[in-house]
Amino acid sequence: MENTFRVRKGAWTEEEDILLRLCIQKHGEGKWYQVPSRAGLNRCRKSCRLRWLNYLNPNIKRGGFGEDEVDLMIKLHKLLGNRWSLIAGRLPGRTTNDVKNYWNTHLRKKEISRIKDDAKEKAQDIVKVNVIKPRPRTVTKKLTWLCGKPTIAKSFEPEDIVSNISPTLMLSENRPTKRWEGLLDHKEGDERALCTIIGLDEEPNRVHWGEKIAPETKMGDTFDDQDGLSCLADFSFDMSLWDFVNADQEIV
DNA sequence: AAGCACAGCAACCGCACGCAA
DNA sequence: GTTGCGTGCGGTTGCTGTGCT
Repeated sequence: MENTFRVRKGAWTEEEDILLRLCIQKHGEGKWYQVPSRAGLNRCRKSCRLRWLNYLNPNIKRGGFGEDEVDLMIKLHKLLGNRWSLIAGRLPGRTTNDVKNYWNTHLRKKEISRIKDDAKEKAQDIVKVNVIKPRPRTVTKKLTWLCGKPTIAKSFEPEDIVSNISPTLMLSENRPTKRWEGLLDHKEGDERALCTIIGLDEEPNRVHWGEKIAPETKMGDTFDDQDGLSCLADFSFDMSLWDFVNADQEIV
């Protein structure tokens, strides 16, 4: 049977853009499954969403990436890997696609050659470096640390992962590396950020906030399912995180 | 001017996740 | 516990512009 209603693919026309923009202005973002019919567009909902998020959204910053943005991107990538949405979340006005494209076209080659160079250097010149590292810990994926206390989390949003570390880390300084100072500050009463980041490398599966665990619980403790916490995915530190931190220590 | 190679970017595709029924 | 739906993410593709020969 002939399909008379095939969805359009490929580049968007100005007319389609206008229709989509009007639709979003009228009904707001979300409910993408309704957008094609509301807007009168012969496009699939995914295509509409993507067009809005990557191109039509007025919050999108156009133009090339600044030095500061690139620096932040590199550091975030070192920390987060290819989690473009998280990286983009820390770069105001930049979309996931922007970040991914920029990385793939501008930075990937540089990064690869840098890694190769590092490997060569390390092979030639093995120097003992005394690096202070916190002990690996065994905690659960569903836990985070708040004021020195393990806390079962609720409604954890990925965007919070970095923003909650410290408000001063991400935005202020003129020197880009400074943003990352304190990332692993391991102070009494300020352990939440550290653990949150650790969890990140383990695919945090939505951490939950709010329900407190017994106050005597300590770092390194594990929990069992008897409490109904169902948490016991032990994990240890990802070494890449330490590479990241070490790199910064060298710079500072 | 024409042909080619490459880079940059927009868009598509497949998959995974959360949630409700 | 299972299924279906809606949504978001990351990898990949393919078109277009630009520079070089």
